[in-house]
Amino acid sequence: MNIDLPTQYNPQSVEKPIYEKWLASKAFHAVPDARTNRFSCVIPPPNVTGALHLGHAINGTIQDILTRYHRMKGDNTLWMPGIDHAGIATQAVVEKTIFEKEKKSRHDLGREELVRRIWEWKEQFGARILNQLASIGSSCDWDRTRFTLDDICARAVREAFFKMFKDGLIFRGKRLVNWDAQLQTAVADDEIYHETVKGQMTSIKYPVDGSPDEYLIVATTRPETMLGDTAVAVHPDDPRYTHLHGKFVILPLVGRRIPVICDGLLVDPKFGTGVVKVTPAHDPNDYATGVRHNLEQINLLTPDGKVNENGQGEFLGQKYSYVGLKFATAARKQVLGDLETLGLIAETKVHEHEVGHSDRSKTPIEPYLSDQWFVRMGDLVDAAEPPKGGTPNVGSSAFRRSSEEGITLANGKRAPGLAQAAMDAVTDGRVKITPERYAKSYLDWLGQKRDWCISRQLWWGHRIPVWSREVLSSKESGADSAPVKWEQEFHWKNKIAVQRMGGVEYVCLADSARFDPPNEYAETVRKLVHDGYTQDPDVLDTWFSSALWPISTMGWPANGTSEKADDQLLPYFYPTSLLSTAREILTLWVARMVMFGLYCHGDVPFKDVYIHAVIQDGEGRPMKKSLGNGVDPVDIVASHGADALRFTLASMATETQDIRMPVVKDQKTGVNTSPKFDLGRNFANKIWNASRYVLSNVDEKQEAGIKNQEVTALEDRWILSRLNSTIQAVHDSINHYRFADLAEALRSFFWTDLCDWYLEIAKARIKAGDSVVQSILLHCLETTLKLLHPVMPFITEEIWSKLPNRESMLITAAFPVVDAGRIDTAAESQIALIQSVTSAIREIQNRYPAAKGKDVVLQPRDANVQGTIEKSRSIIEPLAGVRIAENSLGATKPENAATAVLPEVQVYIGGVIDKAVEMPKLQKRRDELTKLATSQRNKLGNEAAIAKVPAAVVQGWRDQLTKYEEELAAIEKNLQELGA
RNA sequence: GGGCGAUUAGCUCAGUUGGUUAGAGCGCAUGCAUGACACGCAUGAGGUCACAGGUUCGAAUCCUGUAUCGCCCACCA
Repeated sequence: MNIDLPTQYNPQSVEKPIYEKWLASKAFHAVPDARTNRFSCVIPPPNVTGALHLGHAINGTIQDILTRYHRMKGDNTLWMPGIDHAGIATQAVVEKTIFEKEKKSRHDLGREELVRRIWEWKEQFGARILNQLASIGSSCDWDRTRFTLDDICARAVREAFFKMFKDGLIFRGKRLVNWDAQLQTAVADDEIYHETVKGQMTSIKYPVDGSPDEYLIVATTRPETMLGDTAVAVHPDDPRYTHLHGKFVILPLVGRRIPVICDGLLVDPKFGTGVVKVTPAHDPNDYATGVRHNLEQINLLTPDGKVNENGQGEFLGQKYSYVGLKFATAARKQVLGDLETLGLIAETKVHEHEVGHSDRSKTPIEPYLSDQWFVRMGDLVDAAEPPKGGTPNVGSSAFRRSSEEGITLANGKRAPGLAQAAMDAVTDGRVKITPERYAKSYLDWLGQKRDWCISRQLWWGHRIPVWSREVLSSKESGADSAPVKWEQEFHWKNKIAVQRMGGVEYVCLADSARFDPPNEYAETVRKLVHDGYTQDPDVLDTWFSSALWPISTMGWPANGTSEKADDQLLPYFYPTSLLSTAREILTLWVARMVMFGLYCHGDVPFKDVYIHAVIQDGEGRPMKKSLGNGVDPVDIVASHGADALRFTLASMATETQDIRMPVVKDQKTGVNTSPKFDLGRNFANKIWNASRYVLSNVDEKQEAGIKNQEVTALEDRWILSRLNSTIQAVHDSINHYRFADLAEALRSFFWTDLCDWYLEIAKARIKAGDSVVQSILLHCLETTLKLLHPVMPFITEEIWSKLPNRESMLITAAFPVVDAGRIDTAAESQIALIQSVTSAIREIQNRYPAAKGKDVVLQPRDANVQGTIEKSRSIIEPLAGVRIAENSLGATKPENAATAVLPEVQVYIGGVIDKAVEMPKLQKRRDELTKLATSQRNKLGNEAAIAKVPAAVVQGWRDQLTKYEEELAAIEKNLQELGA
């Protein structure tokens, strides 16, 4: 064929047009049809503010490999794409931008305006990361792209919230949140970073009530929190304090009389003085202690981080007040000063400790007691039983349920609770996690059954669909002391649910789609507002909508009830086949999807979970912006091409939890890169050139199919055998998520077997225009392009389009299946012999440049070997560039011959020897063999031991020993001839 | 503190239930402009499998311990 291709593959000119061809062909778009073989997965939706990083790239590569593989196999294949609104992260980014440009805070703009601006921002930048995913070749069904805040997802969120509210799985509770006093918002745990701060540990003397001059000494790094102490705790078994059990101390500065309590969980008697101050409202451990002992919780903070009216009192006849002072700074100073004056400071030590800081405002966070919404994770049983895992949430531990235990899943089955339902799905194998060890993290985390705080004090997100009104003052209802009680529930036409908790009535509205006529929803809201109800200002934790992602993107709660194709997605593609993600969100996300899938829709969201490794830099550090050690996949696409990026990432995707990627700065561009990507680029280039060679040497009308009778030549039988082994390996490695094995199988077949050996062997026939070789070449090329396509889609599609008689696209071509009849072990062992003889000759030629072109004498071990070699002269001779002068059992060694001793044959090239080179080499080999043979003999000589070893293994050892001995004898002979 | 993982060639990693002389790519060394490819071809040199014990006829592989590194979770008043 007359073909005009550049000698180097240029991904930049190929990738874009190819991608557009795929889009135009609608190959990515999945529509439910009659097929029962299906493959589906949902993308872990990237953050809308995000940019592609290597984590996305490796995960995208993995998902795309599977998606393309299944599509080619003929499965109805859906890869559902989308973006996450990412609550706080997005709001913070936009707020920051607005502040930088306009010097306005969100309070200046107001809620509506800020949300409008974030949407505007989303419209402008939201598609960036999806475009970047497309640039690495991701074959997502872009027509179905979802956003966690779009109407379809919002409907699912409100539906799920309503259902849980109605079932008593959502409740109001107090909880310590991480309070960012600067932004005046609660901050999620994972948005906190810790910084080591040099602080001091102060020991304070608390006078014992009714025992003059006796003090309990407590140590603290947060002296200002003492204003909120409601107890001091000692260990119940600590003999030093037994006499104080049941006694009280007087809280300095405040004058409050607080009890000495015994608590074995909080107090470590060996630490410090063995006495701990207890501040339930400002410390998580103390909070849990407070719940255990029914202690008063005194909040000292105003939302902007100052001391509130609780921060005052009277001690020893003197009034003290800290109201209005900044809590952790001014108030602390003042408290310490006053204690000093009173002589109540026993000791001050420098103490380094970790202080949580808000990632957004970079200011220290404060534990802050506030009302929040929770999803109940634990088993629903009578509250007389203590909650599992000692969860400290008020609402949880006091939750009562009078009628029945457990919850009902959407399939009608019962489960003890949400967490347990999700645990069972993994323990009984409905969800399989790969690598298996991660199942343990999943189960451990869920096993704690900690209630999930789902409210966030933000404006960007799904607003909580609850309106509330106080029906009794908290005093009247006794809410402060009595456990929160679930009083009442009713629904009205299944769209309104009401709960009363702590004297407040909460009205939850279902999604507006449930209301009829359409304006009934707005009408209901208007009525609620008129009656004095206000909508909860908070929004839901981002993970709430993420937890619904597999069902919401497929249209839940619509479930095949209408004829519309989109309503058929859920029954057709759910449960999805696979979820591929990073281990860090196994709990936050994966566990919650399983819960919600079971609870809302009655089935697990995916059958398989694959956890990919995390890419680190060459020193084993995580890639971080602050370290400047990150590699940007977009840069790699520009420098090496998307296929090179994908191939390299696949080849690094082993089952370990971390993979290291040495990072270097590119001298020309100043951009971070890694020599690892050269591997992919070089391979792409190899594919390009081999294809170029094949295409320029086949007839335009050449058919790729092979007819049985044509395949007679050894090398032809061999390459087809290798090809079919490779097909098998490709199926196996993809199905077991072994992507590094996949890449290696592809590389070694294409590069070593096909290019280095087959093409070289076949060159003479190729030049001669042999049509059998042409059809085999085409067959191999066509098949390997298919095998390679899932990993390297662009270059393979491009070459595919150059094949003769090619009209359809590779992306939808049928994936190769193994033809077991082509596996030919005889051909494989014969070619292996040819390869080792050829290499041996080349080795001699390398050792003795003078040997080049000189005749070779071969002395085979037996007639069998002799015959194989004899038949393969025409292969060996051109490959090694020699003439085989003799090949016989009785061959005599030429004068001054250089020697290569193989197990099957001795290779001689005469007239070139240099004793100084030859002797040490032979001696070294002799010593090696002597050692090996001796140990082998010893092994076989131990008769008592041999009796226990399987006969086949023993026979293997004997054969091995024979080989050693034969080779050793040959070496000895050669040494003798050299006069050693 | 709890859990998980890693430690194999200079580097990055394979090594599937214990059983031929532990492999690959990169890098290195030597040679090569050979009608596909120098992003290439050929050849070679590199390993006490972290350390110490144990089980076994036999251990990179199983067990125990130690060291170093990393991750996740919980946190030291």
